[in-house]
Amino acid sequence: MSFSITEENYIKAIFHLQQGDENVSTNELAAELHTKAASVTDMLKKLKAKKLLSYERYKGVRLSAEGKKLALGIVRKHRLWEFFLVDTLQFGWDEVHEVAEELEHISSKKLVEKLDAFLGHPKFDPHGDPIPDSHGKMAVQQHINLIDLALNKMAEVSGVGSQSTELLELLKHKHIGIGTKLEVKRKFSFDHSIEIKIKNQNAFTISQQLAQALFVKKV
Amino acid sequence: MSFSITEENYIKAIFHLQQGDENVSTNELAAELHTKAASVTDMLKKLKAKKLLSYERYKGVRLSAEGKKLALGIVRKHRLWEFFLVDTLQFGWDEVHEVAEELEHISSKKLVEKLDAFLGHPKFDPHGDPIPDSHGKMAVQQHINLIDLALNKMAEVSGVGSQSTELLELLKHKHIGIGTKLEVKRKFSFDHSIEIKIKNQNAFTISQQLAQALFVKKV
DNA sequence: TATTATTTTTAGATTTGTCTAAATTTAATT
DNA sequence: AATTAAATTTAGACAAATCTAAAAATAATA
Repeated sequence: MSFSITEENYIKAIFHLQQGDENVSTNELAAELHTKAASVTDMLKKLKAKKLLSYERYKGVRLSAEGKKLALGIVRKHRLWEFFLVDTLQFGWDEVHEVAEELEHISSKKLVEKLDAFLGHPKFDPHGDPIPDSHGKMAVQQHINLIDLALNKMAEVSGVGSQSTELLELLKHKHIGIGTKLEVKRKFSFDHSIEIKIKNQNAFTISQQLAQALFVKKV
Repeated sequence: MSFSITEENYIKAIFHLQQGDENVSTNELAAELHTKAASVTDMLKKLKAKKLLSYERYKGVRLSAEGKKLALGIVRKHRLWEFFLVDTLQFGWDEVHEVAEELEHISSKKLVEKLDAFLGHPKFDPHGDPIPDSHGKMAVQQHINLIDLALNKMAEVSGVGSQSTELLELLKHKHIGIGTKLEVKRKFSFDHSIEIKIKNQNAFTISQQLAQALFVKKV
């Protein structure tokens, strides 16, 4: 069975919103998709008839196994294309999302598999989000280099690049350790230094060398 | 202004059908697009209102300068993506058309230009058709190797790979010369021999070596 | 618990692109 | 030139996805 772009966008939105264990509400979906609650209700009835989700009126919605499989396929395409745009075509990591929103609806199964192989079966997209494999499985969120962390995304320090005393001395002085929660506020291309903000402290800049020695995971 | 996928497909179809100097008829378009004449009439009124073409009822249709520009942009995307699929992703040249039909509607200008640069600004797609540049200009049809000619496309021999007496002896024996019109009917992957058909003659096979020594242009 | 307030659904209308069937125009033929 | 044939357009209807306004169900609060 094949699905319209609109249907795919509903499925993807539900997938992203149902991370918790509660059902996704009509209003949440309407907000996410920039549409009205009445439109959402209509579409949910249609997608229920196609067995992509379970839905009882006034009770919210949840994807079926079928729906989840479809969602993972779309997410896979989205993230593979993002990787391609940044890695192969030299796009900036911050300008690929809208393009990938279009590319994720290209239907060819063969294209996805060939693209995946060409890219070397990447496990994470340029934002550090995991790319589902052809069976829908994805790696657990990897530690990413602090230098690659997107702006304004809360992350937690999870590893250091070396155990040298010089590095640890510097980290101690700056009160940074494993488990420290921080966000990157700015990136300076001149010297690749970055400005970070730790909760309850003022923002401050750290050097490229230091940023590259720190690994974080998103929280 | 932006256009729907359906609108783009109409514009592209008109572009391909108006190569002669006559207007394109409603029925021709209906056949090309696998739709009905009544639907075509409706759409032509709409595209006329958008100034993409000139249309008077019962008189057929012709693209405006605007429409031609749009068509060339779509053709450019189609052929660049075909080149990408064959050259980068190792698709067979005969399995890329349908995928490119989808990819040609991806709107990002930047994507097209980056893709073009990544591919090295190719002048011809895998079928030998010229790729319009970003200004809509395309090279004159290049002579392509007979081995690369698509199946069932009428072409005319326009050059030979060498002037060796051995080659010319063989060509004379087979009654092939510059200007001979032929089509490729089959390709055999075992030895890369191909079966060709010359007007008013029975089809016969020629070797890979001979096919590679012949250049043709589409007619 | 009764009464608001919020959320969600229904009813009816709109737009895009399509269709069939009937009417109209152009082309072909006697 | 009159008539038949072919091509094209109009009229009216339909499915997909959306909207607004009103009704119904659930949640919150006095």
